[in-house]
Amino acid sequence: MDNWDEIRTAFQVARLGTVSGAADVLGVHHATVIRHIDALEKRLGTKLFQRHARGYTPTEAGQDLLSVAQATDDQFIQLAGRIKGRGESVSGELIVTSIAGIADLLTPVMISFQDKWPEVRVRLLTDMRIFRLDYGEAHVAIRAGVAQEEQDNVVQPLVRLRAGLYAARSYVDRFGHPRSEAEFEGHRFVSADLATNRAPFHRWLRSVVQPEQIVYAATEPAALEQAVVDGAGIGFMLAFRAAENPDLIEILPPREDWDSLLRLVTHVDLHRTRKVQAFVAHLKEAAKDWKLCR
Amino acid sequence: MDNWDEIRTAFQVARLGTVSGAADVLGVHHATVIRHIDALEKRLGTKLFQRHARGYTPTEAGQDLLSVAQATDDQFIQLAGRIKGRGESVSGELIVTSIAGIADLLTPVMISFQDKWPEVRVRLLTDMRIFRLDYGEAHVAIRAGVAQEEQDNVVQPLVRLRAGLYAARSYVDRFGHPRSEAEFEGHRFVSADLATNRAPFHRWLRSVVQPEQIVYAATEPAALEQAVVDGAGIGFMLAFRAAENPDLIEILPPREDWDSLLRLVTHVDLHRTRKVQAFVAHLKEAAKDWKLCR
DNA sequence: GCGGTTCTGTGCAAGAGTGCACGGTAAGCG
DNA sequence: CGCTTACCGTGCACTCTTGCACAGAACCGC
Repeated sequence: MDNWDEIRTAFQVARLGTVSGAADVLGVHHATVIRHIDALEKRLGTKLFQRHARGYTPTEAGQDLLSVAQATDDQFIQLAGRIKGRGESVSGELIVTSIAGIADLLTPVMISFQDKWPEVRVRLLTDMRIFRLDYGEAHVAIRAGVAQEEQDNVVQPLVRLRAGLYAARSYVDRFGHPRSEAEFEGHRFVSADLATNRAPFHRWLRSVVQPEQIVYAATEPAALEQAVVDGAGIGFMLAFRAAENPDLIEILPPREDWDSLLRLVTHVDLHRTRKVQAFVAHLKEAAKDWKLCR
Repeated sequence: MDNWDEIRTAFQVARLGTVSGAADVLGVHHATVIRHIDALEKRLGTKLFQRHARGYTPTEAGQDLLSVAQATDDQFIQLAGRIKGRGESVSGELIVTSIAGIADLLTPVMISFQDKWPEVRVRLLTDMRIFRLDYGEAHVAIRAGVAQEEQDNVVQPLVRLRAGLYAARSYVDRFGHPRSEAEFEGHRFVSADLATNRAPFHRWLRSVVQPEQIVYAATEPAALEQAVVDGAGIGFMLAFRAAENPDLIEILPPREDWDSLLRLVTHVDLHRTRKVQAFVAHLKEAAKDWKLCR
């Protein structure tokens, strides 16, 4: 049963009873309608209509087709309504992927978004691997590091994420407080593997200390921060998070090149949809209140 | 939602995940598939697929379309099966229309036909007006009189229906027995209105007797025969029916030009179907046993 | 009875849709 | 790392579908 258009043509003929009427509704010439019917009947090997000068009367087969195609037509109309509406409505799934470090900042944003648009189901994915927007794995991505995006991704800056070099009070009490890079010798550091984390401050750290000074390494950012808090060594933490802990001491004053620029990335196809636009606006609004630079 | 073929194309792409695969299944070039998708998305104003080098991944809208179109595809396959099968199977309705005079002969034929093919529902229509085969009002018609058929009707002779001129014994006892047309004067006759009955014997009767000799006229053949039996006058009856009644006397010997040639008429579109063929064969077989010429 | 109207049916020309070819990209594999 | 494979995307030439015009047939109302 190939060529659904011919079924659609036959449907209108069966519904209206005349070739001319069907041609009007379908917006084609009546000759086209006749040819569609002829082709369909030839392929089915059965007459769908009794032809006479007053029009076309459906046979039993034609009546069967009529009822089936009527249901199909209804289904398609509803489908079109849903699809067109979906572009304009804020509903369905909204998948956001972000770097692990700010998942706790994002969570209240997503909860309030879901609260605002009850018909959406939100999902926040934080994984080491980069989710691919062009495979439809996520609607919105929050990424850091150098902008190395595929084409068809629309990128916009979100926030500047300040990082600072901290140590626990227990560490300073034991090993002292270096006042510049020159005094780093003999100190212990906490850092991520370069292979798994390309944050600018980690790159900087790797370049100014000896590899053997790094006494603790992990892939998970939360694990690294915990190591600093526990006094394992000097390491980078996000400034806003360090500020919450009075037990942490800032080792060096902040530098601009330690900052991470967070980017908001969406696929161009989804970027235009109202749902994504709504979330992007919501996120930007929330981000205004973030105190990320202390 | 016009152009159902594009939906069908999108359906295959959503199902298979690649343009090439869909093109193979659909038997078209992959460029055509791409163009269908593009056109459909443009019309809907929404992306149905995420495009990437490994293929097309359906968006939410695409998945919605997939499930709807899958149901449609199933429906159409079933429909095609029914329609193709219907041409070959003996089922559904079978509508037969015939002249009123032989309805009692036809009834057992139709009952045995329904007995042979339990899936058919038979209907026998006997009405004064001529049912139009080309309007799909009946599958098979049994007609008499001059062959004045529309084109596209296939006509085959069925039986010769003998009619004779009879009177009741009570009539003969009272008015005598005319031995030829010459002795018709002063006799009473029973006949149909010429307007409603064009049977050859009625035409003949009208031509040989005076209008005022016709003392009883009716439109219903059964009423006319009853009038003859009751002695109202001399009139025509079907020979096989008169033979059943010993109280009837044949006034004149039978003449060939009184005979009606019954024709079996079907519309060319329906003539080829197995159901109609089965009934035509069944009817002809039954007609062999009819003793219509006494 | 006879134009007027409303259908269907068909030859012919124009145009839209299709196939083909080639180019480009991404993923898998040894 | 380079080769192979399997995709997608697009300009161009062509085929096939479509639209048009006209013919024909049936029915309706005056």
